[in-house]
Amino acid sequence: MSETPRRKARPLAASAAGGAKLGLLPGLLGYHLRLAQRAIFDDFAAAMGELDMSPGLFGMLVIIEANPGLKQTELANAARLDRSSLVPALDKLEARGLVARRASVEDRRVNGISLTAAGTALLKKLKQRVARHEKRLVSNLTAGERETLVALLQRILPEHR
Amino acid sequence: MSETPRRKARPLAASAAGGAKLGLLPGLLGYHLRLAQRAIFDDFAAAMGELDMSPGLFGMLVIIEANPGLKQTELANAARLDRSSLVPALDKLEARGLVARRASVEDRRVNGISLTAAGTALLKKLKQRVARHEKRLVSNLTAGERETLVALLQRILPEHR
DNA sequence: CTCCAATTGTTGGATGTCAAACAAAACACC
DNA sequence: GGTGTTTTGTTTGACATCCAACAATTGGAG
Repeated sequence: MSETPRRKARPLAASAAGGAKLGLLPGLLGYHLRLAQRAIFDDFAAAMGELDMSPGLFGMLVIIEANPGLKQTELANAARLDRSSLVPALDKLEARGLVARRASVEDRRVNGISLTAAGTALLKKLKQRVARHEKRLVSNLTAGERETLVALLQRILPEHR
Repeated sequence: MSETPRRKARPLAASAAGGAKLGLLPGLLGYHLRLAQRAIFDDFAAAMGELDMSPGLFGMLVIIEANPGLKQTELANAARLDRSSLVPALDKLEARGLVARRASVEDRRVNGISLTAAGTALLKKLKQRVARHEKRLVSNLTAGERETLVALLQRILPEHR
């Protein structure tokens, strides 16, 4: 009665890694997290298709829309990016005509960031595709399971967030 | 009775992002996954301390130990890295004297990868620290919750893994 | 046997991220 | 009111990762 639960006795530590043994890696939370995030990232890119958008840039657009006029440092904090990492990302969005850096008049150091009309329009399309992507992501999960997953994720190292 | 469950009515979409609104981002699984992975990565690096080790390199050491002599392409597949990405990583491990590229005699294209004595010794220390790190990670979770978390992660886009 | 195709490790170019250093601007304080 | 400190956006340098292309080697078809 005290046997191990044997749920099929699969190789257990080889999986899709090409036959090589993975040792203790499958026992680490970070390992599974990394695989899941990679899978999500790939599916996101595929879902955006010819609209050519990454999760990070999409997140920036969403934050800008929700906080029009915020400055670069605030946007970087909200997007969990370094101030310096934001620069090339914003450059790209600006080059595509999706966002505008508007120099502040009260503080000439500050750029106020906002969506252009084209940015707002594209974001609307992107949101539809993201919704489909998200739906596919959780298609194997019930609503309760999805909620549980998010709740558990938030309870990992909560002091760091 | 069909009211929404109101579990405290917090701001819900501001959290630690510096006061900026996050729009629909907190409704996306990938968003929470990215935050959790970042937190884990940071804690991992801190846990390794002066031993100067990343999750990726640690994973490589573990795989090499479990599959001594495997070739670079196989190692890359197991570590979910591109063949070319493996090269600088292996260079670093080799420069630190932790692994050895041994040219095969049957097939002169192939390098057999294995741990050196120093690599084996360091890996032993690393494993202890990783164990502590992992323990801290899940300190807010019961064993069942941890298992549930891993199971749910594996059910996201399972066809991609 | 010869020649074409596949495999292996590597290089080079692109991207995304961070940390450190910097100039310009604003602020603080005496 | 002048001087030192802080803030802001940027530049630079360092990595890690991907993809495409490459030379060396092996294997296969005829």
